[in-house]
Amino acid sequence: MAAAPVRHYAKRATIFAAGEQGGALPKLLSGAVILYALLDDGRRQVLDLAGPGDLLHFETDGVVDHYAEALTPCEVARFEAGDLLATGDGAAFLMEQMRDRLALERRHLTMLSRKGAAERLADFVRLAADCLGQRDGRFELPLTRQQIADFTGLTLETVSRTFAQWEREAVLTRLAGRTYQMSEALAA
Amino acid sequence: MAAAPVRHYAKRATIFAAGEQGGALPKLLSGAVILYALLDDGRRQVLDLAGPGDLLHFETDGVVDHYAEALTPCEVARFEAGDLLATGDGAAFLMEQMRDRLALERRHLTMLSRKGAAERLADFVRLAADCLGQRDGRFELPLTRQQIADFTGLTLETVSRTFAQWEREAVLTRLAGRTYQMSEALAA
DNA sequence: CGCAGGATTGATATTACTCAACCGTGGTGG
DNA sequence: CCACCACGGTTGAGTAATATCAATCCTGCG
Repeated sequence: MAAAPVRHYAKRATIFAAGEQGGALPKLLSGAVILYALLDDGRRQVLDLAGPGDLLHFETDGVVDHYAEALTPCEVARFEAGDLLATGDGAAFLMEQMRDRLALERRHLTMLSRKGAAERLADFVRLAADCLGQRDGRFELPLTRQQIADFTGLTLETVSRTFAQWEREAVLTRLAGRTYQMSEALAA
Repeated sequence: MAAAPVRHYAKRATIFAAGEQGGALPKLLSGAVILYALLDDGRRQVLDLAGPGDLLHFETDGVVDHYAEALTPCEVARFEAGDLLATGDGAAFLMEQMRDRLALERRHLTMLSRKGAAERLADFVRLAADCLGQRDGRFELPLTRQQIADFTGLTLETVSRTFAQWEREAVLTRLAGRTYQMSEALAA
């Protein structure tokens, strides 16, 4: 892949905002990013989480329609879409990225359609663990309760209560800070 | 675009099923299609609606992970992904298709995160009207209540009740069969 | 004309939302 | 170094909404 300028972002920094011109495609090299949209009614809808290797949007010509914020310190490189599409390899890479993203959105979608709060959050935990990287069911969750609520379509109180119950039942254990260990039951 | 064999499907026919090999990409030439996944718990999650011009999946090498069923009689042409990626125009077309699909999934996602049933269904009606084609707020809805429920994450009873209330309030009018007219209020 | 699948409607139970108070912790300034 | 403050998180009580269960009604089609 062609050399590309690398930018660093601090935790909580905005990587790009809705309304900005697309152009070069931002690829996340390290760190974790949250993608969200601001709704007309003021609500914040989390669209996706991104981990190392993910492209953060696919707008070559148009205007980006969502926000990207660093959950952890991040490195981002920008690639010209033209360069990518020019080579067979680049085009294939781009297509694979979009296909993966689409699959992830569908997983998110399926999660949102689950009726119960517990089921929804279980799906979310698995999804987040996959996105943000896990080892043996141990993973970091650099999201606030509100962000989790905006991801799952629940309220922060319901998120809090469900997590509390899981800790009581030892389905989920907080090891330290924001690092959690999920049990076999959840990993399924 | 290269010539491609065209297949016809009757209403309710399965165009492809999850588990089939991807390969040539199916493009819908006419008609309407519903894309859905079967969940482990037996539930059916509607992922998307597709109208003329849409590609029904993007699996070139792997295995398709969802089902496509004809809502109306359909014509489908299959295009070799290799041929598309080989030309700049083809690759650009493919990318635009995927970007559009992604945007649609995100709209769906946003809809699912709305709390109230009425808001969700209002979003759905607008989305369906856009996908399936509308003129002056008049559109066809070739979906059963159950399919609408599977799309919106509600129960078919709630869908039925909400539609009934809208008809009482003249927010939505059934002109004939499955043709509806939405009022200004909904179109917003 | 009769049948079958979808749709409607009603009564009730369950669930998550809302409102509100309180707790803990990390960070900052005296 | 400690005290305080602010923000995120927790917990509780009551309410509103939708899911559930169940009976009945259409409607298109054979």
